Amino acid sequence: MNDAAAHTPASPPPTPWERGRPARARVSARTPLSRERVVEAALTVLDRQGLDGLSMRQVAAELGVTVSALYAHVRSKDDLLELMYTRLFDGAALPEPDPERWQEQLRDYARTGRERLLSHRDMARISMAYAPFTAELLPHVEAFLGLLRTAGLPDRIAAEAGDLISTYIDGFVLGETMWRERAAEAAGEDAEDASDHPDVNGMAAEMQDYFASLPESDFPHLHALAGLMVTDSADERFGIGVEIILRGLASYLPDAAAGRTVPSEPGHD
Amino acid sequence: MNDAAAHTPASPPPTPWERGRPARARVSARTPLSRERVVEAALTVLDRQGLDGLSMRQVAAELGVTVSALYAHVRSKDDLLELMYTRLFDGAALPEPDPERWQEQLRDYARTGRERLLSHRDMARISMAYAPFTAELLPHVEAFLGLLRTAGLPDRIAAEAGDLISTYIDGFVLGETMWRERAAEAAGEDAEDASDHPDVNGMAAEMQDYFASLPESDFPHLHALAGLMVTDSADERFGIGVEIILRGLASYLPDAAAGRTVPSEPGHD
DNA sequence: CCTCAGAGGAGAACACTGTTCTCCGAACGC
DNA sequence: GCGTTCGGAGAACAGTGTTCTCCTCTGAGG
Repeated sequence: MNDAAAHTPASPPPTPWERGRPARARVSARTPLSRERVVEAALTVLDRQGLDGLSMRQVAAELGVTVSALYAHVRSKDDLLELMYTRLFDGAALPEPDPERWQEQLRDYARTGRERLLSHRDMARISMAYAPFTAELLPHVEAFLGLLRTAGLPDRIAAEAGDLISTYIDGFVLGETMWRERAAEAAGEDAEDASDHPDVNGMAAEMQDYFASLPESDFPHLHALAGLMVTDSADERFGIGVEIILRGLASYLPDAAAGRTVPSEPGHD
Repeated sequence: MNDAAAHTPASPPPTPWERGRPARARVSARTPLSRERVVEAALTVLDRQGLDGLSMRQVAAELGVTVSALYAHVRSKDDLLELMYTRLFDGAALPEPDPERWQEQLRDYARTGRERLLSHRDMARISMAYAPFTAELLPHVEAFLGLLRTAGLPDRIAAEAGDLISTYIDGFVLGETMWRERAAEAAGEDAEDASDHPDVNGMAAEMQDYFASLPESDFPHLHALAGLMVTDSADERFGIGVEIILRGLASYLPDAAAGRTVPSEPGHD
C-alpha cells in the first residue's frame, strides 16, 4: 500500500509514444498487481458502482488489467469479498476489558462497528453474507466476548449477546443504507416533481406523506410512530437500540436485583 | 392454490397420445400459469436448489414453460422474490394487543417469525434483501408495533424495538441456516473421513475440535464459550436472545423502578 | 551482448445469468 | 366463417464468474 512508487491511477493509457521506450520504465510504472491492490481497486469500484455493479471485469478495468490476471491473486469473487470485509478491521484496536466500564466499552464497540460498515458502500450487505468469523477476525471476536464475560454476565448470556449485538449492528446499517439507496433511486426517477425539496430529505418527506395518507383508523400505531422513524437521526435510533440491549444485559448481572445498575442515558427515560 | 383442477406436478410430460386430442383438453390440462403458480414453482425450486440455484430458467423448467412466459405474470426476479416472501404471511393471524400479556405475545411473535423464515430454504437471505415493509405487510407491522405501544413503552423505544426484534429474528435465522449449509458443504467434501460421526453433528464436533485447537492462552473466552455455542440447541439460544431484548424493553416501562416486572424464565437466571 | 527459462498478464472461450424482442398459433367474439 | 387478441415459444442481447491456452516481456546465466 505504501509502496515507493507513486500511485498509478487506473492503469496509464498505453500512450503510443511510450511504446518504443525501454520496457523497464513500463514495468515500474505498473506496480506488479499485488493482492492488496486488487482489494483496494475492488473497494474503489464498490464505492462507485455499489455491490450490484461490482464485477470482476470492473475491478480489472479499474486496474487496467484483464480479468484473468485477478485470479492469480484472488481465488474467487467470494474470496475477494471476504478479503474486502476483513480489510476493514486492519487498524482496529482490541479493547482491553474493564469490568467497571463494560457498558461504555460496548457502546464504543457498537459505534465503531457501525462506522466500519458505513465506511464503504454496501458493506453491510457483504458483511451479512460473509460475516461468520473468518480466522483473521478471531481476535476481535475474542476481545468482544471478553468484554461481556468480564462484565460478569453468565456464559450463556454472553455467548448469545455476542450474536445479538453483531446482528443488530449489521441489520441496522443494512436497513439504514438500503433506505438511502432507495431514496436515491426514487430521486432519480422523480427528477421532475422533486423541484422544491432537496434530494436527501425528499424521501423522508415522501415517506411521511405516505404514512399520513394511510387510513388512521386502520394504522394508528404506524401513524403515531412514522414521524419518529423518519424524523429521528439514524445515530439517535441506533443509540436507542444499543441501550435496549445494554439494559437487558444489565438485568443479568448478579447485583441486578439490588437495584438497576444502568446509568440511564439522559433523554430516553 | 385450491383450484378444482388436480395439482399438475411440474407440467405433465407431453404424453404422445394426448397430442392428437382436441386442443381444448391440452389447455385445461396445463392450468393457465397464474402468478400463484409461478410463485409456488419458485418456492419448490428454492427448496431444492437453494437461492443460488434459483434462476428464472429453473422456475420455467419446473413449470414446463419457457422463461419469457414467466415475465407475463412477474415483473422481474426481484419482484418474484418479494412475492415469495410476502406469501409466507398468507395465513398469519394478527395478534390483538393485550397489555397484560405483552411479553408472551412478543415471544410468540418472535417464534412464529423464526418458523416462517425456516419454512423454506434460504428464506432468511431473501428476507434480509427485501424486508423493508412492502405495502401488503403493513398490517403485520402495525400489529407488531401495537403490541409494543399498548404495553406502555415510550414511542421512541417502541419504534426502535420493532427494528431490533425483526433484525434479530432475521439475523439469527440467517446465521443458523448458513451454518447448516456450510456443514452440508463440508460433509460433502469430507465424505471419506466422516465415516464415524453422522452428517449433521459432524460439523458441530469439527467446530468444537477447531476451537479446542486454538491456543487457550490467546483465546480464553472463545475457548470457554465455544462449547455453549455448539452444544446449545438453536431454539434455546434464540430464546435467550429474545429474553435479553424483553428484559431491556421491560426496563423502560413506567413501573420498572418499583421492581423488575420481568417474570424471569426458569433456568436463565 | 546474446540466449534461454520462467512468470504473469492477454485474450478468447464456456456455461451461465436476467431480460426483451419478434413471431406464431390457438381461442374467443361477431 | 373471419378477424382480433393474447399468451406462450424461441431466439437474441448484454452481462456474469471462471478457466484455458498462448504470448510477451523480464531477469538470470554464459
